[in-house]
Amino acid sequence: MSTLQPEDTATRILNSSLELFRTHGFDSATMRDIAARADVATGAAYYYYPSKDAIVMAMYRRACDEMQPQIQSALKGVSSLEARLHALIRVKLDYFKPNRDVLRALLRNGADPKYPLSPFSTETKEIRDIDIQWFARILGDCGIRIPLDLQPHLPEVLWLFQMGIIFFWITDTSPKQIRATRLLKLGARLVATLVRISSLPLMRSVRKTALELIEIVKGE
Amino acid sequence: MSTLQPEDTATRILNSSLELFRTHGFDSATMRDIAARADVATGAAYYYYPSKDAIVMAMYRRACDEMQPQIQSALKGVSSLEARLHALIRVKLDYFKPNRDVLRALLRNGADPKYPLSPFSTETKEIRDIDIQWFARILGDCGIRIPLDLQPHLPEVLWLFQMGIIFFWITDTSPKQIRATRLLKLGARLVATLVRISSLPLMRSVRKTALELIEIVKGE
DNA sequence: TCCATAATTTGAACACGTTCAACTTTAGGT
DNA sequence: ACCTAAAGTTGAACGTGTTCAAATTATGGA
Repeated sequence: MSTLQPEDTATRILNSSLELFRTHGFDSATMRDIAARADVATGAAYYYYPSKDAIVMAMYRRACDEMQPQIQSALKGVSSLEARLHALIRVKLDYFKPNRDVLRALLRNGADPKYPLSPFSTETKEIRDIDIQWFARILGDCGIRIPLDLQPHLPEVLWLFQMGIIFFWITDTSPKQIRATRLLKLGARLVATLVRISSLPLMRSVRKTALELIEIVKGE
Repeated sequence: MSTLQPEDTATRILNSSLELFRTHGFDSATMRDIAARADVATGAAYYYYPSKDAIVMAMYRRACDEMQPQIQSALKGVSSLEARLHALIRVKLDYFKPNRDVLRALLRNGADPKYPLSPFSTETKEIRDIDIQWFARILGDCGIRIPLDLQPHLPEVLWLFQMGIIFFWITDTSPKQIRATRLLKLGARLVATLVRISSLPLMRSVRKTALELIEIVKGE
């Protein structure tokens, strides 16, 4: 009862954008092309999306929604921290595989929180929080004792790790992104190891320093 | 025998750019403004610089040159790894203080090596190598025994650390960038500590994993 | 001195994202 | 049926970075 109905204009614009971004890349797909493909005038796109970036944002939101069940099932039956980290991030890479260029647009302005599309902006906070929740869940039942002082920060740190992997992935030109894949595998292992040894008495001093550093980065 | 001579066109364009970037910001300073201020037609700027970004690149190169002696003297009489790291990076932050906006333009496209202005691009390799040399020097005579396997990679890792600090600094909105300053101080301490403990037998496994990870990132 | 070639300079024109005043269609009350 | 206000749609126009054919100005050999 939906595919037969004509899509509403907003959705049509979003879909034609996605199509053109995929086939011609983000930069080559002009707003005029997008509007034309959606059978509307150029200005109409701006009635629904205040900017080209806003279209990307809408895609990002949709992506987040669509990935939730995929993440859920990817984590089913996986128990170690390393494996769960790997599975969680793998879902995202796989999801965005046909759309690396759109993701590139998303990360255009790097980490500048003042740029709305940045993964650190207030505009993307909602999505970011959903993401971070997953890392919290992963940590909660992985069987590793997390030092109490690290506990409130670790989910965000893992999220940051994920962003690093994704950054690397979108710019990875090796065949089938094999380098990014290997980085993810190793990175997950390293992170799991670090989390494990972080509660060692010998690590106390390093951990305290790292903790303080985290607090500075997060801003009081 | 230079300030009395009329600057050549290229330099005049570069200087008027710097001036306008400083006073109005990178985005608000249009190529038309820049050309007008340099008393040439719009197109002339493109005869000397193939793009607006190329102007930033030229500034970056100039900045690198001008900072060399400043770094040299900043390191004089400083011996511990922590203090030297701190001093080296501090020089750069101080140098760019009046020009944070220009740096922001430089890091616009984040870490994408395909974007010429990226600190990871082939176009900036020369500058990057000079930078990395300093980190190698710092490591060489800091009195800490560096594990042999880490030795060839550590300068680049420290350089990466520096880039992280700079990234944070350009987006830091706290008064006088106090947060970035604290981050630098703590980060330098943490890095120095990690380097020191990296040769501990207990750390062998973690170090090997980290090493492999570094090799993946650097690309065989 | 004069010419030819190269180096430099010009400004109109292009494509892009974006804005906006005007126009058309829809919704709902009478 | 009619009217009005809101919603939706239009396309020309703006400011931007950039391109380029044409015009102008050096340069150096005869």
